[in-house]
Amino acid sequence: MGLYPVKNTRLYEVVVNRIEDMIKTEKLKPGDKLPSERDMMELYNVSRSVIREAFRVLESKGVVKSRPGGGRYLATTTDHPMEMVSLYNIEYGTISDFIEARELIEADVARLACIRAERKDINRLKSIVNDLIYRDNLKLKEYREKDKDLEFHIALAEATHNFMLKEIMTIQIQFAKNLNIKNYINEKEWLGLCEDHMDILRAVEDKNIDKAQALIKKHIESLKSIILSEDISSRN
Amino acid sequence: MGLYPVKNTRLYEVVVNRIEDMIKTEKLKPGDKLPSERDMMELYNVSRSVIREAFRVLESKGVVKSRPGGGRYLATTTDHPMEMVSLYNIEYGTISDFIEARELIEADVARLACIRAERKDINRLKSIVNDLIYRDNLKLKEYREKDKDLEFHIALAEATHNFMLKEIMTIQIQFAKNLNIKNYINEKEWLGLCEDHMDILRAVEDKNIDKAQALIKKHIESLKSIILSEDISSRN
DNA sequence: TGTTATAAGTGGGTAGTCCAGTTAAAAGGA
DNA sequence: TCCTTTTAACTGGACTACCCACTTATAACA
Repeated sequence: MGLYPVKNTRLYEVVVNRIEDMIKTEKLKPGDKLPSERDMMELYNVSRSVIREAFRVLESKGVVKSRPGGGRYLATTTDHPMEMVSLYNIEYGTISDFIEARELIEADVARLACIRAERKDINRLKSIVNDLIYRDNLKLKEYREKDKDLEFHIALAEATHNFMLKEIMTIQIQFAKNLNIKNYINEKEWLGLCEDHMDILRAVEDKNIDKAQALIKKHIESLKSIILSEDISSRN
Repeated sequence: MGLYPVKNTRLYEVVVNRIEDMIKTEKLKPGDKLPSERDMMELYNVSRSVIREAFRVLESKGVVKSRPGGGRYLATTTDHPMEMVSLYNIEYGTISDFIEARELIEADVARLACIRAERKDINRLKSIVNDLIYRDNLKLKEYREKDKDLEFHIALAEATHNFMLKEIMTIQIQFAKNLNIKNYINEKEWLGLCEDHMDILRAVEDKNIDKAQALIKKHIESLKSIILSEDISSRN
């Protein structure tokens, strides 16, 4: 018997996801009044307590504000930037801010990774890169769906042996996933970005700081120009 | 009547705080089994649903794992680094990692702030600095208690007009608060750090990038040496 | 028309129940 | 005595029904 059969999804999680989806698809907008608990329990066919649990976690994230007697309202973007912005699709500047931040931080990460990466870090990076490079089309499609390429960046941050940097990177990557940035990238471009990882890895392995930084910078520049220069509607 | 009387603390929040406090004070350690819902409702004198709501938010934060039929367990540090590490007091390297990350990021923040800060950003920074500089002892003590000095750094990040950088800074500052870093700093040292802010502000106002970066770096170096060099037990 | 009662609605919280899975203790067999 | 099996207690997941204080919109009144 498995020691970790913990994967049972709870009902409240389903409700949370549904609500967050409605925010993502802009069926709910900042400041909007949400349906009452009583209405929601009918809508989702769950008990009131499940609805309340769902709202507790949204509340603690700062996504929703509850006014006793007065209903619940979707927070505004200024109430809690991170959680909110990541739910709303692409406002002006959002992505360019994201990329700018990554450019700055990842350069530092690359430098520290060159200095501090150990054998096991390098091996982990290698296995991630190989997973993506030598794969048939079917697997590749699956990996792309799962944003498996982004793991490289987290592993790189891990190689700095600084938990804070890893945490910051994780947050950024999570943000990229929520934003569905891959929708802006076609298959060929995506493969190109994956191949960049190999070069970066080599530079880190050689402890060539300048090269690693240059490559990371180029990598993110590519990402930037792919996302920002092209017309979204003409893709995918 | 106020439009925002939202400050009613909810019971579940109290429970969440109590549990997090127990983690901070190491009455609860990673992997520990928590009391059952039934026991907890007696302990805190609230209904079972309040306990469950509290656990839902801890669960969604990754601090607690629930096993239906098997009880609840405190997560380990690896399960969700940020949330966990910030609850446990000072492990080896935690603080130095934190400071290293801040050093890197804040240098970039200072640079961008110099370039992009507008009048209103400068004014906000000024009001924060003034609040701390020209104050009687009583007020100062209160401000220190509330970590009011740290607002400067968030406002500085805000001056970059990059929401992601502000978010990252906010996370770091929140982390510093949770860690109670001020306990390692005596009053004189704290005042010194506050005064640094004034100089940094001036450099930003003058758009003197090199100076701003140098000052921020010095500021964080001071912080570092205060915290890491001294014997904790001999202070405060 | 403008104010004031009034009723409906809302989130906050409690209590009690049922269920399926886990866990540990008691019973049984070797 | 030791190991297996059965049983009973416990645990989290979920539901239902109820009460409260506060908000809000409606209706009654001046």
